Amino acid sequence: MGHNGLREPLRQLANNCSLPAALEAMGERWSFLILRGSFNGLYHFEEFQSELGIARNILANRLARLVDHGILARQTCDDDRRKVEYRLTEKGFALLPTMVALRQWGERWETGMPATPVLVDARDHRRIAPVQVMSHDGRPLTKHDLLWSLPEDVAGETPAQAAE
Amino acid sequence: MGHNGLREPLRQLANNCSLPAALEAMGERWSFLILRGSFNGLYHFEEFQSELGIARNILANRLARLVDHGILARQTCDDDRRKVEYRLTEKGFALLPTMVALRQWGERWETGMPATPVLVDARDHRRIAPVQVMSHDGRPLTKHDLLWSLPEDVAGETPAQAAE
DNA sequence: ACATTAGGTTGCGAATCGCTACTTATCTCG
DNA sequence: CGAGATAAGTAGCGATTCGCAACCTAATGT
Repeated sequence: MGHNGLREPLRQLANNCSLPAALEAMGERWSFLILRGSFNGLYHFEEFQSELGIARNILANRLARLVDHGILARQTCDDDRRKVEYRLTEKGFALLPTMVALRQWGERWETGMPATPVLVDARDHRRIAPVQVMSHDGRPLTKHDLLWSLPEDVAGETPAQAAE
Repeated sequence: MGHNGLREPLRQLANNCSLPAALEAMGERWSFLILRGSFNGLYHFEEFQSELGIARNILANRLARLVDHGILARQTCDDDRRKVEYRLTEKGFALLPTMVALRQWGERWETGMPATPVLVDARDHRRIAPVQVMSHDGRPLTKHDLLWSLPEDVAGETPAQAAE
């Protein structure tokens, strides 16, 4: 009957999933590109505007939204109080794997070539690995290796861990 | 001066980046939730509609878009020619790391709790690891370990490899 | 043959997008 | 100090997209 190992009990898709919550914060147009700008050292409104070519009102709206969600922190510069700095918070930095995964997918399946410049390991200047889904002990997993499970059926955890 | 190791030469943000290309395919409202439905075994228009509560015209538009981008394949059922099956292509499956990374981020930073059900390794029923950016030899990397580099400066590759 | 189901399409009001122009606060330079 | 220039927005407004409900068409069940 075509069961593929990834089937989750229906009627629970909409509820109990954090994907809608994540998209609430990051799902709008320009949000990911603004985030990418932040990862690349853009700090100021005018930098984002000229670099991304986004309309000013939309940019203002998105920056405010990202600040509201705690992804960027807004601080006026001390040395020039006209300027405002938008910097990634820890929560914002935590989106790095998502962003890299999306970018790598685009490279592989849309543009067909690695974007320049390339993201490398600072230690040995080698390309980073493709972002993968891994088991707890570091084995790469494909869709055939994955199952949806209820928290109480997860191995290697106490009930307290499962609830946290 | 606050250089964080992730600065990419400016003026190249908009060009030469596959993130806009990826977002062209997946950046619209509902696209990720439809993808998630596909990963969870939803195949038919009415399933997506009732499960996600999305408007019918928007759903039709998004499914067509995902098919156009080769993320879903559309095929009318043989046994009931009213029905249409939307199934993930290889390209669509390749979005799994992105989707898992986004979901995990939402769990950690938005909902604050693991969504039920939980994605586990089928072999040992243990939770999958957090999706991370890794070096070529499997070390986890943080933002401090990363640099942007031109293709010709990437170590461990011939020029031919760099160009491909 | 008649009703039902699956997968859409159409119409239309509401919200969002994007462009341009304007505003306000701050800094620089003479 | 006063005259620009600059940074970060805001306001107006037409164009696009969203979302709800109703309708349509082909295939199926009874």
